[in-house]
Amino acid sequence: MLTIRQLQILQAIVDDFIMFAQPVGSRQISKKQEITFSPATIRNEMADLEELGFLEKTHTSSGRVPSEKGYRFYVDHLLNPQGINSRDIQQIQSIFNDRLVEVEHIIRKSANILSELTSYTSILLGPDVQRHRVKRFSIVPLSSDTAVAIIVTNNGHVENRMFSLPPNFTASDLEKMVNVLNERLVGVSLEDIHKKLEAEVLTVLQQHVRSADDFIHALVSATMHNSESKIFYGGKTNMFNQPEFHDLNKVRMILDLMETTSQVQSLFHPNESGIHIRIGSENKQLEMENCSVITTTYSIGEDQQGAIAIIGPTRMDYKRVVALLDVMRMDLSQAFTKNRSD
Amino acid sequence: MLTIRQLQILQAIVDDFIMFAQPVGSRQISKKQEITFSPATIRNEMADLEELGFLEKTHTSSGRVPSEKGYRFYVDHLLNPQGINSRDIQQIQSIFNDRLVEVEHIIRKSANILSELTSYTSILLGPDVQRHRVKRFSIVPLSSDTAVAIIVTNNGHVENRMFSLPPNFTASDLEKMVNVLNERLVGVSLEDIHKKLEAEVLTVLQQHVRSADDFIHALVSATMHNSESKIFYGGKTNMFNQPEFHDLNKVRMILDLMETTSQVQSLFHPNESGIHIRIGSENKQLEMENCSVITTTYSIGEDQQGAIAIIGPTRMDYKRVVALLDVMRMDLSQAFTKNRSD
DNA sequence: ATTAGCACTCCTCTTAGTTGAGTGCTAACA
DNA sequence: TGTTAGCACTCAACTAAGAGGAGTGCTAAT
Repeated sequence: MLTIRQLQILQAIVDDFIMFAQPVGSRQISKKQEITFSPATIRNEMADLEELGFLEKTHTSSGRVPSEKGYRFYVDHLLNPQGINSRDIQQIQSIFNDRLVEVEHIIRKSANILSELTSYTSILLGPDVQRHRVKRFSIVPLSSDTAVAIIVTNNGHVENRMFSLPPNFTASDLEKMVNVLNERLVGVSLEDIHKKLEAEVLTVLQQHVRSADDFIHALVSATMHNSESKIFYGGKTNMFNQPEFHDLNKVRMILDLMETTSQVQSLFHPNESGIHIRIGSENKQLEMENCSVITTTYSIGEDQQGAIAIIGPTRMDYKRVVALLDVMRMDLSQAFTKNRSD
Repeated sequence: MLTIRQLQILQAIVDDFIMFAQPVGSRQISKKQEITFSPATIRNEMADLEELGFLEKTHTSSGRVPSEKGYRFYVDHLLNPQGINSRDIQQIQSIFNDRLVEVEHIIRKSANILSELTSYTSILLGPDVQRHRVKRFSIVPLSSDTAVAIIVTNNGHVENRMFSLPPNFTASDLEKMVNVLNERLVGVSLEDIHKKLEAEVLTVLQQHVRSADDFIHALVSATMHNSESKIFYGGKTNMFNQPEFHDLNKVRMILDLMETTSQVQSLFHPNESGIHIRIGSENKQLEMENCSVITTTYSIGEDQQGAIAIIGPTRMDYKRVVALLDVMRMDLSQAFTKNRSD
């Protein structure tokens, strides 16, 4: 167990390093307001903290730098919550000024503001479209052999896909089809559509329409690879500002990772509420070993969820980011729950 | 006017520099197959070419580097067209293997393959949605006060926007509305929709439906800021490979530029066919002073156009890129014209 | 238990010297 | 007269050595 003095010193070191990105020396710490001991005392404590694994040195005679374990401890025990600036709050609120209905627009704006306020990179996941429910299903024929299938969901999201019509498919066939589809599909969630189509709708349709088989199969394959939740980025190049990313290769790897949807998805903790922090190698991705990722979720309507991630160096301003995410998460949830309806 | 020997030497220097990114010395040139003169002779010619502004030195005793004027001359006069590798052609063809109908998917794939083949960054502009024509207009109410307007275009593109319904708007109002809108709007191009709405449709609707005014205005403002053509990127971080971009600031500026839709749009030459090359400061953007941009267009259906841009260092392999773009432009145009219909 | 003092470490910055690729010029040559 | 060999000169890039300084660990005094 750490003594109070050790806690105080560890906190001072981490805070200082987060601020200045320079190894912290005993003198530097001793000059702080809240510290009352001499550099020599601090040096002794530092040596102990290093032995315990909370601090590291870059070389024998350098100042100390927090280790990952140090950050972890800092985050778990020394992160007394902090209010944020009223100017920051105002900025966040400004997202909702336009009183726009479009979810996408609000999320995009949130991503930008978050990256501005933190000076890190932000990633926002939109609502999980898979869990939307069908509100209306329609098919618009484009030519004799192609048509567009359109699904409007309860949240106003529109999903559309082109597909091939079976030969000799008449307008009245199409009409019957759409009627049946609407009868059967309204209220079904997008992720369940193909099951429903194949199990139930197919048999019904076969009685009404020739070549229903081909039709349904075209439709199924069209709705199969449904789009995942959309991803919005803010401040993609913000990491260039951080001295730890003055290395092209690191930056490149992270930017590349962010282009890969699956990798980005795996940054998040779906279905876990609260704020999560992953420090350095706690991240599964090798590319992120110099980064910390702070994630949280926000709710959209009753049962939808979006997610937020902030990516920065391990020397991230955890206190500020956590505070900002907290506000942002609440505001988004509120805004989206107020305006939605089924 | 340059002598044949000067042309030969200029070409050799540019080729060499494009390949190795190192200032080219007289000895290096003299060793080439096609060069039969001694280093001393070449040095003399180099001095002349430098005086004429085609070459530059990085310092007094360095080899020569092409100037922008040098590249310009090279591109204009020394770029004898070159066939491309059958393996490359095969790769390009592979885009069309899936026999997919979706334009978007093909373009996305093209962007990736282009960036792979060139090892530069590619940007593809999808079809200009503004010029699509309305095929079907529909409105799906979500709740008592919001609805989604959906426009399907002749090319199967779907545009949708949420908007507020006027209070006390009945289902029958809505039905009438949609009927009138379809009567009047089918065949109108997206860019003309609001004109048409305000000029013609408004007066007609006012006779049928209460609060048509509010409705139309909501609709107009919803269709106003129509999405521009979608932008697809390939190999965004490819420039990290180029030695000239080992400078973080340059890379950052370019990446930032690519996040700004308006800036990206202005890289292109709309409505000009053929292949265009902009070298270094010929680009309007200051951020691009170290880059060359090669652009071209491809056709989608009868009157639609998409565009391609390749962004690389001024020391770009112009020959190869031009050849690749030529193939790509043809193939895309062909693929999109074959499968489309009105 | 705390702290002042001091020797020691090692990074960082500066300076000087060396190397080598490449030039420009001159004079010899075909 | 055009071409080329030879040579002195330039300058970036690398290496080595030395000075300066921030910071540590240890010891002994408080």
